[in-house]
Amino acid sequence: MRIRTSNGKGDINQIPEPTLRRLPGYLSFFKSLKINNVEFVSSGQIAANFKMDSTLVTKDLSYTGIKGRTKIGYNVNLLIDTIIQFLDFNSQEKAFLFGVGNLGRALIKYQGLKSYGLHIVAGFDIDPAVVNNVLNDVKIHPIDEFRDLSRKMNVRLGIITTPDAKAQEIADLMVAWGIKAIWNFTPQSIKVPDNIIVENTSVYSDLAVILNRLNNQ
Amino acid sequence: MRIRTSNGKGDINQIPEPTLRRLPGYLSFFKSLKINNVEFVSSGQIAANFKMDSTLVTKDLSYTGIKGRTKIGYNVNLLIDTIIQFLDFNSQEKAFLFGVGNLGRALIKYQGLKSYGLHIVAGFDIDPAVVNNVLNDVKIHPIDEFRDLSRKMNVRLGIITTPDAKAQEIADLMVAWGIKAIWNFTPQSIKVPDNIIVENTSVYSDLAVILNRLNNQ
DNA sequence: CATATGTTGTTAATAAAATAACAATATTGA
DNA sequence: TCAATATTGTTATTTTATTAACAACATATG
Repeated sequence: MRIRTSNGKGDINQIPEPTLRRLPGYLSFFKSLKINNVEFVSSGQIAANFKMDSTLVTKDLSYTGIKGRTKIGYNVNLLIDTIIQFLDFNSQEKAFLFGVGNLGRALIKYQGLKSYGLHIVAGFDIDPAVVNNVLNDVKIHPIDEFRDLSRKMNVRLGIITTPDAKAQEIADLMVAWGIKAIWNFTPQSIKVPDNIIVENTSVYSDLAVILNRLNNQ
Repeated sequence: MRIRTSNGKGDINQIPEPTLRRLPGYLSFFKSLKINNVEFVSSGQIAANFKMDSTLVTKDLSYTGIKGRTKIGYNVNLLIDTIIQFLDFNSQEKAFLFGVGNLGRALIKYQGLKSYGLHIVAGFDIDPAVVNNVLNDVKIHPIDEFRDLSRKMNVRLGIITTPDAKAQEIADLMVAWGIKAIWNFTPQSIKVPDNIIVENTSVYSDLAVILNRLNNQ
């Protein structure tokens, strides 16, 4: 059985995903340059910092529409503003988080996410020990209240940090109550309708790469 | 300025990184099949679960050396054992963790990592409030003790979950005391000698992809 | 003011990964 | 027992991403 991936047609000239994934790293670097009062940076300097090819840097940056100046490089402040704008990191996208265990708690408490466009507005759990707790202004609700809260607030993004076995159940609930994108931190692959966006974050993939490199080279 | 990536020559016929990254996901799926007493699974079924092409599944699995049986598929137990073996997930690689904040604490407490080959044996921090605490049998030490502990235990892997600004400093320390691979959870790019393995895990990259999909399609 | 140079940014070539095509084959069922 | 078929697994093709080559040009310097 084969499945043809939707090539979407509408997405002509869309930014390649590898480029998209590199942009937050550039942004972090540019922010540290700004702190050190560096005003301009060349593609070569950026490339050296990340040990990559300088032409790839210019190509990546060109997708954001920013222009560099010959013999001078790119304006650091402009780079920061442009990338933040391009990635919608100032959008403060609201999110619900399901499963307030170790990882869920860490994400809620992790202030850094706010400056990268994510605002977790409520947590959900079934454990009476955590329900009604408040972590960093974020209240934890029983899952029953998801439906009502979903109607009041207009939340498009849901985060799954439940135990693996609960992932599909929660995903189904999200789809039922209007969530448009799911960020899945469990290694379970979840099944949702085609119009729902799913992004899987698995530390296990990274771990696999590390162990492979440690042991096989 | 351009940099040619080391093509390493020795790594001929090495497993492609995308394949390596998919293997833990397969493993998780196979484990859930086993729980449901499924004995055999075909590449088509696997592909359907992940909404991918079935030939890619067979190609991925062939790297692990496992053989399927025509008309039957792959033996689930054998798949699980083979992938765990292939990824060294039963190696219990020892690791030091630096920066016991929200994320660091979550990683230490997260039992799931143990069955994926990672055993965090000690944490380090500068905050007197956390130093000497014990989390899940893992003791938190002041950073001064890193040198001595490094000599006693033979640890190859270090994890950085410090604030961004401290990442390079900690990385330098690790290199000085013999760490061979660094798992960097900060968005900062760290500079280390070529023989040191660095794996960057950035939730910001995933966030960038989610926001882009939510807003641009 | 003119020339040398560093840097961008585009176009071309290469490399890598995913997909398609298809041959081989073991199993099922008539 | 034999034919039909589902499935693996290999080879070829296409697509995508990266790297290389090079043209355009603004700036610094003599």
